[in-house]
Amino acid sequence: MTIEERIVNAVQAGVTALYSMEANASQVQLQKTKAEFEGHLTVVVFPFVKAARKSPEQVGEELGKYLAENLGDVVEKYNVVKGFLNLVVSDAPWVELLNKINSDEQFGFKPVTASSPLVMIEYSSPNTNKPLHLGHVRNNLLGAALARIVEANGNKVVKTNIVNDRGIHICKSMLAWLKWGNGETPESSGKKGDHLIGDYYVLFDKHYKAECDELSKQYMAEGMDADAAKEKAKQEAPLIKEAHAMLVKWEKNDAEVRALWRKMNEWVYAGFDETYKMMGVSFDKIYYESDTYLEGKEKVMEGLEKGLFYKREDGSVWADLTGEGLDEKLLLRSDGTSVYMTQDIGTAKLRFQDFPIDKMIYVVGNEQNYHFQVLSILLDKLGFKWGKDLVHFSYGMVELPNGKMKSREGTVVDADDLMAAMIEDAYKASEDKMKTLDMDEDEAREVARKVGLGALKYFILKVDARKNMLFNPEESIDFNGNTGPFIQYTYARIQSIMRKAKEQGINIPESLNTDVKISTKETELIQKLNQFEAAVRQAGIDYSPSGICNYCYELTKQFNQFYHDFTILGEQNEAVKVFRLSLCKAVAMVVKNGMGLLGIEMPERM
RNA sequence: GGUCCGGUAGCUCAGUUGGAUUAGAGCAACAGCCUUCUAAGCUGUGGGUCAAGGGUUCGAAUCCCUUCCGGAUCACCA
Repeated sequence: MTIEERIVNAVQAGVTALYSMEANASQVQLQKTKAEFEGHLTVVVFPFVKAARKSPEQVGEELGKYLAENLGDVVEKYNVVKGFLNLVVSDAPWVELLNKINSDEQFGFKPVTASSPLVMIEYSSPNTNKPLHLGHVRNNLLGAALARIVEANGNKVVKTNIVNDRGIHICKSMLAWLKWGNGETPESSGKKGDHLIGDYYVLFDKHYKAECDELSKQYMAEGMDADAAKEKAKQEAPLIKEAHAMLVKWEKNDAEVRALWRKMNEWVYAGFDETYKMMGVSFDKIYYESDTYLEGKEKVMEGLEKGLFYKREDGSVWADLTGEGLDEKLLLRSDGTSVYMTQDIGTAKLRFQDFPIDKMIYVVGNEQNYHFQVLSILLDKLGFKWGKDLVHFSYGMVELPNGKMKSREGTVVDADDLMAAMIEDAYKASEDKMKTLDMDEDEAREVARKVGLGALKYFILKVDARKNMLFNPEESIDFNGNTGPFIQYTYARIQSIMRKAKEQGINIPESLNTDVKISTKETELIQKLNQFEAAVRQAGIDYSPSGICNYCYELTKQFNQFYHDFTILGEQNEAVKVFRLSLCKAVAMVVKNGMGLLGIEMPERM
């Protein structure tokens, strides 16, 4: 039983004995004592004053006395301020707690067993016509972190990715490549496949725009008003017509178009793989829209037969969700082709065939909140048991100082460029340091990679996911303050201490003696360490990687203050020295576990 | 217009199931600290009507209502 649990139990027993009040555990509010008061833990007595019919101060005194008498091995002394009962916990329980933390490499994680629920997490979901940008980075980092957090809470996790590999946007790139590409390949140009295809997508758009401008001028000369002319030009431009023709050919399985499509998609996948690898992101199962986009139709027809949906005169199929307070939603076009929603139903069907899913989490931007509200209802109606409480992990946009990212206006931050720049910055920022640490070039580059990516990941994950966030590329990302590198740096310093302790032949025993005299600062650190478990649980409930970030930062900051106030290796008292080293060890392990959940690697030196 | 989500220091953000006369970090500014376990660090100063108003109660940044501002969404686009 933990210290907290023992106190809570004792308080429950206390109010029953003193005031004949049955208090459940949630009524006993136990919190960390504020720094300006003496004590470790504080009991809030307000919930009991009514039953006691006494002043909060009186209740605090009585309860404090009761605890001191009945829980003497834990509560050393107490004091009462207003309605708050501050408890000073004796040393031995803290040492026991530290021993417990240090005895478990997987501290804070729940084991996954055969009977654990299976949670599928979908994230990334790229289009194959352009490279990944900063928005995708947020998606990928959130998705991957979430997968680890959910797993750390004792669930089986399947990470999945649905690749949008078909549609008009792909045809645009293909057409541009045919027209102006001269057979350029990733090998011949030295470009990454996804960037190569992205370039042709942009090229298409440039030519298309030029055609539109010219055409709309022509229409206006013929007497059309400006808006109508623009609209018509968009549809009548030869390039878009050609792209549409290509899409039709693709749907009809035209051998030539399909071969080109496959070839170009392969280039893109090779490019994505590199980006994913650099980001440290992976998937257990990848679905392709070209395989799933027809699947949904069948399910929709099934629902139509069951009377869940209805057909309009023109042959289109709709779901009436006005009963749920939503609108009517199109599921099949009048020509029988599927829409976005139909595809997601189809993908759900395939996934459920492949895995016994208990819970589904979709990591998708908040612009699709409505879509997932509808999808949840539809999947539920269609009989998917996880449909009703599917989770749309909805995250906000990444904005730039001058507004949103727009790929056509060239105001995107490319994922590959960004990661490379971060790593380079980290390398430059630490060149002097690496010399003094006597690192060779390889190690220096490896450290820079961990630090640069750590900075980027932490920067993105520390912000509450559902909020829009601002990214300023010029100012780039700081390596000081509340950042990934700050935490990594602290870790590296602890590792350095541990190495030196080893050189000096100091052994840290598995289990410390409980008769060490320890200071308040030290107990505060142990308390903080012990909160890791709660932080992981909470993150699993809220789906909040940012909660883990905050925890890691607070722990690290606290350790840094400790580090400057205390000597560790220079400590004269051998027992205290060993105790502090043991504390260092625990901090390092917990920080590494926490940052590991975020996908951030910890360098042993930096 | 309907629905959903945001609004906390000059800037970027925290703020646990409502808790402590003083709402926290980081950046930026200013002042200190490297003969001492890694200064990517530590200490201090300045900076706030928690968008506004009302309500609930021992107690509100947090819960409820109204208003204001910002964003998203409401397609036979994906």
